Amino acid sequence: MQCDCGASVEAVDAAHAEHVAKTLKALADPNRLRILALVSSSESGEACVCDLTGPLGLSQPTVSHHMRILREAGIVESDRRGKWVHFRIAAEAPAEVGAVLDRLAVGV
Amino acid sequence: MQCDCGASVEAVDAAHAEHVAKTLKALADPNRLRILALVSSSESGEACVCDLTGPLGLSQPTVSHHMRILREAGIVESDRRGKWVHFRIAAEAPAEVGAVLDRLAVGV
DNA sequence: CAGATGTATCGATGGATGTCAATATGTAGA
DNA sequence: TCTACATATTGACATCCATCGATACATCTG
Repeated sequence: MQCDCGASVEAVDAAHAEHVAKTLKALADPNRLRILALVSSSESGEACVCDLTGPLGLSQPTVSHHMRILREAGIVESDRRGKWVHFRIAAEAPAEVGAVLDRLAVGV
Repeated sequence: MQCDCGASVEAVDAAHAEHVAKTLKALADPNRLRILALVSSSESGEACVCDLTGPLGLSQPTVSHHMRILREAGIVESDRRGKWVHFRIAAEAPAEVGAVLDRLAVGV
């Protein structure tokens, strides 16, 4: 520590960093990003697992696994109606989600 | 595909999703988030590896490894001045970086 | 109740990733 | 040139993660 940059020892609480990282980890997968794009761009703003396997080229268990990760991160919320489980972007989704969806839509 | 959600087959290009995911992967590590917080909150807006190993409790090679990932993702840029390599948040850092830094600072 | 259909879970597997010790590279000063 | 110090790279290792097939669970319809 010889450099005089003035870096503080506790700029960010480790637990807090862990929490934010957990959200970002849930977003940091190309197929999960495509899932979010498909869900948010669908007419109803919702989609079921069986709607996603085709466009994504993934198996049903894999898509279900991704939905679980997104749900546990608070990024999507689900709602069972009959045989189908409808997923949509969560109302109280973390702040970064909006920024990521925008960038996905814009195509930058 | 029995559900009538109206999900389109090509909501987001796979290559584009891959690209955005790469940025998010670089951000999705608690120690890299702490690095960004330390760098951006330092007096000069810069920090060297040797400034970070102490606060993070990580070895010098590990911190150097993280800086490489952040640099290759375009999140930080580096500048060698004498023995030290100074890192700072890149001027043209991806859009999500700002949102993440804000959330880190706010402590939400 | 029995069959069909949508979803979730389990177990296995190949690949990616974070970490460190050892070592190499680069730079300043004696 | 030799030494000290900051950083980068390499190799090894343990762990996590995305994926799939098989299977269990849930719901609707005959």
